[in-house]
Amino acid sequence: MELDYRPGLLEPQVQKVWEEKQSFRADMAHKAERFYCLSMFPYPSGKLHMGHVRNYTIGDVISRYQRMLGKQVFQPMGWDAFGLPAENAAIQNKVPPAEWTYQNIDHMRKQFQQLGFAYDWSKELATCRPEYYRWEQWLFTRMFEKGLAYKKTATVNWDPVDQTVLANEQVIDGKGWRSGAPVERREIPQWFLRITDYAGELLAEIDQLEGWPESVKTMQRNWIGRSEGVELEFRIDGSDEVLTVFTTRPDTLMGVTYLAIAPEHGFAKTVAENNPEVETFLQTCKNRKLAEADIATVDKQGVPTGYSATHPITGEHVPVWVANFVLIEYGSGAVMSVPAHDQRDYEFAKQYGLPVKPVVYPSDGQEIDIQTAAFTEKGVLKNSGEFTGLTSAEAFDAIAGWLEKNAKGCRKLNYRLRDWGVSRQRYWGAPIPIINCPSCGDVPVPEDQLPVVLPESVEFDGVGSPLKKMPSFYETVCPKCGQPATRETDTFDTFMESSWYYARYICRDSDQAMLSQPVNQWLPVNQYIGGIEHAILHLLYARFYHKVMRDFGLVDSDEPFQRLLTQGMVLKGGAKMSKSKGNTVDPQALIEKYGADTVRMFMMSAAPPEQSLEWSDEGVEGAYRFLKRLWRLAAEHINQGVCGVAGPACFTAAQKQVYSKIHQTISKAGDDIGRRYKFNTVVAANIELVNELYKFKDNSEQGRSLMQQALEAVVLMLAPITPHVCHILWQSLGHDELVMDCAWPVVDAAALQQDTIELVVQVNGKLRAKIGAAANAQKQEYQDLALADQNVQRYIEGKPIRKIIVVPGKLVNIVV
RNA sequence: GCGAAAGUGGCGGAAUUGGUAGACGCGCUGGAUUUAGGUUCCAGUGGGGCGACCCGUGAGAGUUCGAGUCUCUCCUUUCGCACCA
Repeated sequence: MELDYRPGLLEPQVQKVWEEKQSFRADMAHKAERFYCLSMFPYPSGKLHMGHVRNYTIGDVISRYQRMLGKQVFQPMGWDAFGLPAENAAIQNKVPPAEWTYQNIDHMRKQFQQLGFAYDWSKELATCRPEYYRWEQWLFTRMFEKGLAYKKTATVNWDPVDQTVLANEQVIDGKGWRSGAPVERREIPQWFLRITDYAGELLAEIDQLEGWPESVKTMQRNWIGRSEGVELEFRIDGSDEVLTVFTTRPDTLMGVTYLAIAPEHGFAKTVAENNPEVETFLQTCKNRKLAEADIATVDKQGVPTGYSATHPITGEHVPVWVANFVLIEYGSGAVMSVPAHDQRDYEFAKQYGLPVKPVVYPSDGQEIDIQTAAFTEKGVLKNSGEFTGLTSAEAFDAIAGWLEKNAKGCRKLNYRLRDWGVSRQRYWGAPIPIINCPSCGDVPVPEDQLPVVLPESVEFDGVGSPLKKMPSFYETVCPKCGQPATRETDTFDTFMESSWYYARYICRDSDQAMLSQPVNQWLPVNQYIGGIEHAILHLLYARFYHKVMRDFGLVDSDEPFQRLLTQGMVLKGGAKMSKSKGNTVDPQALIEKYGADTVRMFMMSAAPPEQSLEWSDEGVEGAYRFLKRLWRLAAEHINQGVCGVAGPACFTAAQKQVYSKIHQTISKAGDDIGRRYKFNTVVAANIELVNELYKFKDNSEQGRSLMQQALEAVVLMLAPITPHVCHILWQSLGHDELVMDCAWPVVDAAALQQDTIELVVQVNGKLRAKIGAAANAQKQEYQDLALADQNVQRYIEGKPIRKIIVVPGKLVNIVV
C-alpha cells in the first residue's frame, strides 16, 4: 500500500463502487426501523456554494451514522426549481428560464456526486416539472372548493416604468432596481390561503415539537402572535361609518385620546375624496415600502381626517387621524390610541400635540411620570368612571363585559399571523389553476384537465409575464358553461412547492394521486436540516400544508418534521459569503485540490452545526494534513500485515492506556454524533486518538493487534464524515464488506473505568493543588488528602476553616 | 422598530449537570530532516511578573463555597419581518 494519500485517484473509484452497488437506494417497503433524513433542497442557482456544502454534509453525516445503527435510511435530493433568479438570468443571457434551470440542475447534481453524498437519486424531483406541480394545482383546487383559498385585493410594489410588479428584494431605496423609478404601491386582486384558520393548531402543536430548537419554536410562537383582547366600535360623528378597533388593553380604554387608521383603510380613502391634505398624505404613503421592517422604522407621520368619533363608554369625541405606522394587514387597520400607556401612541401624540390622559397607575400607589414616556405596565385604574379602583385584570373583564352588554364590542382572540398570499405576477412558477369566466366568475380547473402546463419555450424580455402575451396559454373555455374564458396568468409563490416536497419524494412516481403509500410509513421526516433563515416562513408553511393534507386524508401525521437542525451560515472575514460582497470560495476548486473528504472534514470540524462557520483556507490544509497522517499511520501498519483483534488480555501500562483511549474516544464520539450533533468534537476526539497512536510504538503481537483495533475504530467513527478514505482503509485493513454497512463501534465499559483520579483542591474557590487519589474513595478520605497537601496548608495556615465542600471523585473546596 | 440568537487566546473553537478556562485545529517561535522550497517529525505557545504568584470568557452589577455556564441592566454582531430562496 502506498504511503501517500491520493484522494484525486481514490474518490472516483469509491464513488463508482457505490454507483454500481446502488448503495444509497432505500428499500421503501423495508420492515427494519426507518430513518428519513432530509436536507432542504436547493434552488438550482448555477453551482454549489459553501452554504450548500455545509448543509448537505451535515445531512449526509447524520444519514450515514443512522445507517451504521442498522436503520433503513432514506435520503433523497431534489430541486426547488421555480423562482425569480431564473427570470433574471433569462433576461441577461437570453436563455429561457427552463433551459437555464435544467442546465444548472445537471451541473449541481454532478457536484453532489463528487462530494459523495449518499442520496437515493432514484427519487430525485424538480418542482418545475408538470408531474410535480400538477398535484399542487390539484390541492389548490380542492382548497378552493373547501373555502381555504380565496381572492382579495392586496398591495404590491409597482414599477411604473417597467410596468411590472417587483419583489421586496428588487426595491432598492424605494426605487425599482432596473428602471430606478420610484416604486408605487398598487392594489391588485390576489389569491390567499386561509392559514389563519389553522393558527390555533399551528401554535398549540409547537409544544409537541420536542426535536426542534427552542429558538425556532419561540420565533414561530411570536410570529403567530396569539393575543386575547377586545374588539370594539367607535361611531364616526356625522357619518354612518363605524371604526372597528382591536385592543389587548381594554383597561386603558378610558384613556383614549384619538384614533389612528392605516392609509389603506377604506375610511381614509373616503375622506381623501374631499380633503386635499389627506389625499396628499395618502399619496406620500404610496411610495413607502411594503416590508414591515421599513414601516416600523419610518418616522411617525399622520394627518387629521377632520372627523371625530364617539367613545363607546364616555360618549366623548376623539379625533380620527390617518397614521403611517398603522398596519392595514393587522387587526382591522385601525387602532384606539392611548398615549399615556402605549409608547408608540405617546410619541405620535407628543409630535402632534394630542392630549395624554393617564388612567392606569402602579398598584403600589406610586406616582407616574408621563413627561418623558408612556407608563406601559399594568396597575390600578384611576379617572375611569365606574371602573376606577379596579386592577388592570379586573378592568379587562369589567370593560369587556360592559361592551358586550351594550352591544358595542366583544372579547376576541386575535392573531398576528396573516393569510398567505400565493399569487405572483411572474412567469417562472406553477400556473394558478383558475379560469376566469365572464358569467361564472372564478372556476377551478377540473381534475381531468390538470396539469395546467407552463409553456417552457418563451421569449423573455422582462416587461411583464410572457404568459400575458400568449393567447395560446390563456384563451380557453369555461369548464362550467363552455363559454370563452381566460386563464389566470399569475403563478404560485415558490413556497407552495417547498411546502410538500418532503412527502412527494416517498412516492415520486405516483401518477394517480398526490401522495400514495408508503407515504405514511415514512412520515414524519425524522431529521430535517436547513438554514436558520427558514425558521419561520418555510417551516410554518410546510406545517400548515401538512395539516391541510391531513384534513384531506392524504397523510396520517399532524406534523411534517420530527427533529429539526438549523445550521448556521458560512462566513468569510466575519461576513456571509455572497457574490455581492465578493468573498465567496468556490467548493469546486477545493474538491479538485484536496478531495471531497478534506472539504467535508473541514466543514464538520470547524464549528458545531448550528453556529456560523468562519471559512479558513489554512483550516482546510489542517484537515488535509490529518487525513494524510491517518493514511500513513494505517498504511505503515497494513504494510507489515493486517492482524486480528484480540480481546483485552494482559496489557502493559502503555497498552492499557491506548486501549482505554480507544474506548474513551468511541464513547465520546458516539455521544457527540448521535445525541449532541456536535461533529466538530467527534473529529477532535479522533485526532487526539491518532496523535496518541503515533506515539505508540509497539511491535509485539499484542501491540499490533491493539493498533489494528484502534485503526478500525477510527475508520468506523470517521466513515460518516470522510466516507471515501474510510472505505478504502477499511478494505485495506482486511475487510470485505463496505464500511458504510458496518455497525457503529461498541464501547467496552470496563475500559473506561479508572482506578485513580486527579483530585482538584481549591481554597476559597481557587485552584491550589492537584492530587492523585483513588477513584472510589470516601468523602472523608478526599478531605483528608486535600488538607494534608503542602501547598493547601500554606493557604489555610492560621485561618479558621469555615466549610469544606467535597465533590466525590472530582474536587474539594476548602473555605477559610 | 419588533422577534430570535451569538460574543471565550493572534484565529476557528473546547469546557455535556454551576466544579481544573483554553481540548483539538490553525497560526506563530525554536529545533531536526532536506541542495533549496515544499512535505514530514520533535518541542513550545492566554496576558503580566525574576519569582512566589496575580489577572483573564463583550461591559457592569447580583446569586453561590465556587459562574464562561444562572439572574438583571447595557453594548456589539448576525438572522427573520410575510413578493429572495
